Amino acid sequence: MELDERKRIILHAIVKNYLETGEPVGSRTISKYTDLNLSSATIRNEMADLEEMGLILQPHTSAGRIPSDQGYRVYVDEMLRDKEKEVENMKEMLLDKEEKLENLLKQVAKTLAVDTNYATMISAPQIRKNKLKFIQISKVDDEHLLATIVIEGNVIKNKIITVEEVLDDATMLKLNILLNTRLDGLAVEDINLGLIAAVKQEAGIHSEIIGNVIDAAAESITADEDLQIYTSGTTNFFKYPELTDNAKASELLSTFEDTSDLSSIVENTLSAENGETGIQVYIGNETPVQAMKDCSVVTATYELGDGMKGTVGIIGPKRMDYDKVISTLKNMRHALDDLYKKE
Amino acid sequence: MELDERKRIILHAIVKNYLETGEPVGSRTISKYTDLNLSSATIRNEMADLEEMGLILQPHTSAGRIPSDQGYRVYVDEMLRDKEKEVENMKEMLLDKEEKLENLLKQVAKTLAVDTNYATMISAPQIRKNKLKFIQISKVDDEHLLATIVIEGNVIKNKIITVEEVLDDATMLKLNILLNTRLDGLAVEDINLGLIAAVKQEAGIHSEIIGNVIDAAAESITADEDLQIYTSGTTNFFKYPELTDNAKASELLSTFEDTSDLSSIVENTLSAENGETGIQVYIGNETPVQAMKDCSVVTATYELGDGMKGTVGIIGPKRMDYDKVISTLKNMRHALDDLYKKE
DNA sequence: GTTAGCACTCACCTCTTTCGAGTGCTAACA
DNA sequence: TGTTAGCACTCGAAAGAGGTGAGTGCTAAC
Repeated sequence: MELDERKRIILHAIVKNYLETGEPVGSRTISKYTDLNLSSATIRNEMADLEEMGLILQPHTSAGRIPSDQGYRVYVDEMLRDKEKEVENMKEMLLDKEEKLENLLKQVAKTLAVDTNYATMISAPQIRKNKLKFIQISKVDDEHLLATIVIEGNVIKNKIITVEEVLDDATMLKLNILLNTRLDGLAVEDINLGLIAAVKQEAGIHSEIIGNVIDAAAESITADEDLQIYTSGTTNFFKYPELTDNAKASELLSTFEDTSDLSSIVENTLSAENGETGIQVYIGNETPVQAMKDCSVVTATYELGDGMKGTVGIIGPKRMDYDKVISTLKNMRHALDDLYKKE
Repeated sequence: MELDERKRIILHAIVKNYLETGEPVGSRTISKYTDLNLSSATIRNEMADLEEMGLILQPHTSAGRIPSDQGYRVYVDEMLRDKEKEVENMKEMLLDKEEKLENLLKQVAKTLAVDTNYATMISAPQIRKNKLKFIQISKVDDEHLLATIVIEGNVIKNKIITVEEVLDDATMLKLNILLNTRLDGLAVEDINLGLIAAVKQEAGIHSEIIGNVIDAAAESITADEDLQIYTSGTTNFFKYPELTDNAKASELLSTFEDTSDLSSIVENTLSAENGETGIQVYIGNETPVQAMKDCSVVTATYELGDGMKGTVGIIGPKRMDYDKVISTLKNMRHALDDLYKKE
């Protein structure tokens, strides 16, 4: 059977109505809701067809219809094909930019949650192929050295190193020159055991300290194995009864306490080819997280300048307001882009 | 009326039984549960007395009794007076200590949550009266300087400063000496406008850079106005039906999304004189957070060596297993203490 | 192809009944 | 005087019984 124009309009009306009310939609409602001027009986016939096609379904015999996952999919695909929405001024939200990335991300998550009334998540940008830009050790006091490591993108790492012996200024200078000449500009794959041994040998009696510093440096440019993810608005789930009948709420919220489930969403999003819009929609069972099978997840990748890519996600009921969510995410992307360009 | 020995035993039995079952406790249950060898009728008489004293109450006429807030209080006070429990090996949990304080705290919160089956929170230690220990600027590249600031307790702060002009090594050295001689060991209240002006003047044409560095330093040693608080196990609430009937769950979980409510608990705990045990118990309406009026909150202060004090809290139903929670918290305190001493 | 009409279904609400755990009170007992 | 057995009573929870209404599928007529 084919999804002709009239069926499409009816499906659209069913989805839209269900998004608003959360209740199954009956034929009479559609008959009035659309301007097709068809009686409820005709609509019923069409609905029977749509059901046969797997686009809508009945929760029970004498109830109206609700969209199936596949029905949502048709609706969402249609929407994604739609013209670009104009970029609004979400930027302003971020303009009093926090100096720390962490705070910026938390702010984004919160803003989105408040804006959309859904739960949100954002992953810190994953830094790949990092190179050392600057490395230095300083004497904090007699027993402690401070290793400062700057990597591309001006990300800074520090490590305190405890030393037995007191180092004089000349030695410090020598070690610093050694570190910078030998390690500057290296990526993680360049730092191999051979190099480490060579540098250590050059350092002579201070090889242990140098070993510590190199370890710290290597650790810094290795991608964080535990991806930082911030969430917000998880209590918004309680606004949608279909997600919060007892056990479900618990299960759903649990996935937000631990990053492991969320990071599977991040991975999925980053690995998928998602065209120029950068938006991806997972409906029901399409989500990588089992506990979210009654939800929809809309994700977007964002990029902070030099190749640091992260993922923003909005998680809500399947009957989420896709239109709004998608345009909100687009705005956020643009805002983050602009924000970084100003630097 | 006086709380004689027999009444105390009965009260104890009622509380204990209620903690386990979550159901109102009847006289017959107590008659069997205790080894007083009293009939249910006698127990009923005693229970009537206890109710009159405000220690227990009936949810409705023909139900058993549940402890009132005051009843819990008697029970808990008795328990706090009890002998010190032996310190168990929670330490081991923390032994693979994360280098970052943040990760350690998250780990503590999680461990406690898993251990107790309640929600937990932990505040990052509040650092008071900070002094600068070490301050330095380094040239990352021609346009960027890196200011590194170490404050007491070996907490490290960094700030990237963008400069117009390229600074030569001699200038860098000069500025560094200036910074360290003038600012070393200063507390926040020592850094006043007069000092800043004096140092800036000494810096000559580079006063702007110095100004930036001093700003960064001042910011670093000022106590974080937004207290960091980590939580875990919030979904444990769902294990206690009395806390999760619909609206309550949402309200309760909301308080965990925002730190403002939680920080009032931290403040309360830190400001209270809580004796040598360092443990504090808030029952029902005693908690500083209205949304937790059906909960009990058990807090402990911990100290990481040099005066850095923070607060751990466990939030659960009023019928929480006080015995276990209190001893678990004590263990955690000891573990944290020991952990720091090893440094 | 569209529509009106009609019998049918079934979740949901309300009202009633039943059930049982638990109580308070009284009278008897040690 | 303290303890106990017995009994009538209370009231929430669970189970059952109608009633209601939104919505359906089917059929026959337009």
